[in-house]
Amino acid sequence: MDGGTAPPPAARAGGDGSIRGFPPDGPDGGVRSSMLDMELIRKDREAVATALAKRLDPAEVTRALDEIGQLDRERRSLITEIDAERQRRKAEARAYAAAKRAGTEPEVSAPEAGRKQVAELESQLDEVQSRLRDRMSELPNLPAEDVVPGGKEANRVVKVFGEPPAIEKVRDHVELSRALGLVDYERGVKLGGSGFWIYTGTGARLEWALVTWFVERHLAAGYEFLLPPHLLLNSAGYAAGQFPKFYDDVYHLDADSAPRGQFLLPTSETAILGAYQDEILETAKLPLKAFAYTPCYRRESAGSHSDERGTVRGHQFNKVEIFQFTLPEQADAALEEMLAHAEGLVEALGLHYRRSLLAAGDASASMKKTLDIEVWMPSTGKYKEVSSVSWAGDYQARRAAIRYREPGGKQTRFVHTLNGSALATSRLFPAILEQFQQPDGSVLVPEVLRDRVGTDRLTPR
RNA sequence: GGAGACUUCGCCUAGUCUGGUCUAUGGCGCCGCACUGCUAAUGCGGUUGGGGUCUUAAAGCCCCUCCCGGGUUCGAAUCCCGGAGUCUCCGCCA
Repeated sequence: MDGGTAPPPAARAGGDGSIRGFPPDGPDGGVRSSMLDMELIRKDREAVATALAKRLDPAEVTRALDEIGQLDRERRSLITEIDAERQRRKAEARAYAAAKRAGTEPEVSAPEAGRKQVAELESQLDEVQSRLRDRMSELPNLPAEDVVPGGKEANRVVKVFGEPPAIEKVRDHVELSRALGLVDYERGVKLGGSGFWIYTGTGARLEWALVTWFVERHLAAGYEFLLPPHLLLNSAGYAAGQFPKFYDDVYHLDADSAPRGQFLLPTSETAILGAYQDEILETAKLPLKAFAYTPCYRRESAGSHSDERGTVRGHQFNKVEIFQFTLPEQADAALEEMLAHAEGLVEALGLHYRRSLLAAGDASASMKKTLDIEVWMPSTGKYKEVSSVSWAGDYQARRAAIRYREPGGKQTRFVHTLNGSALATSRLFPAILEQFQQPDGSVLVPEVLRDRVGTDRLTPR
């Protein structure tokens, strides 16, 4: 693993700045070439520019779109030239065969030159396409209409559930988990280094209770259960929109152990989406609902915040992810359903939380719209994200080439994808400890988990 | 890790030895039409995916696509080289 130390730029690749293993199938002017709809950029550049300006500096948007427009024109003109030359050579080969059959002496005009010319044009095209793809893949998704520009400060709280519990003397989750013997931070560091911990004893049971209870609830809601590989090919990272931007935020295998480029998944969203790469989904089966449990591996920048102690931000945490592939017109309803489903979990646990609609700059670049579910942490007086539910529109589907066939028609279209954590336990676990702590130092176990944890109350041992 | 077989348009499959009417065969599925109280069955037709071009749009036309990349050739699903994957057998290891 080359991810443990400072990010060596050379590790990005084969030395030329490209990333190992991508694109998976060589140069491609086809279905994968666009992340945003090139057609839309050509036809309604203004709309694209306006939407992008919510996330990027307008001058930068203009520059990027100018360059993309130019590359797009070059690309198409090269294709026209190449096609014409190929057509000429194909006709010649057919004439040759016909002449031979007729017994006449076939004629060929400068085969070497023709081949060379096509090869030359093709290498120009490769060059243009790879530049176009680079520029395109740097563009974020177009934010939805109701998503406002700006960063964190522009996020809007749109819903609040419950209220902060009245606790006389608040103890924080690190103190509580230590006192109750739930997490062994020191031995975790001894094993994995800084940023790792071990759930121990009842703590492990509580953690596992959360995961298995989530699984049960998702099954009941009609999601298909997936346990995917944790090590994924780089192409899957591209499809999900994590690469190239977040390439350095995940752990990579070195070139010896993984010549094609593999990384440890930072979220199982990447795996669920990647599982359906290049497929045309059966329209009747949409929306296709799936969920996956995996640990999530993230490098996270070094350094610590007082409100991110304990399990709140580590290099490995457990998360169950729900995901839907839908028809475009099903996306709104799916987003609502997923939000309600994720929030239903937090509510059943009895935790106070709020829902925020993220501003364009604070949401993940692949998403049109993101809503965070944030749970109350009494020790810091802040809300911490336990779930992020997002609608990607067709952005991820384009990158991953996941389509459906228009009913009755022959055309294929890109599906919409939505994903949401349901939930990340590493934030939920501390919230449970803090919100349900009792004056005597014990912690009440949420009712829905009691059977699985084997007790109603966590007490110092 | 070793040896062999294999990878064709959603799925199955013909074609590969012997390069050219392969501009890819047939079946299943799917779509449309016909017939029939309904369904089923039957008949006829359509159905790889992508890019370019033209167009209000559709149709049309052109190019690419027989696992991927390269080579030979006037011409490659077919021949050669490299890679990926699947299966069978052997070895090794939880």
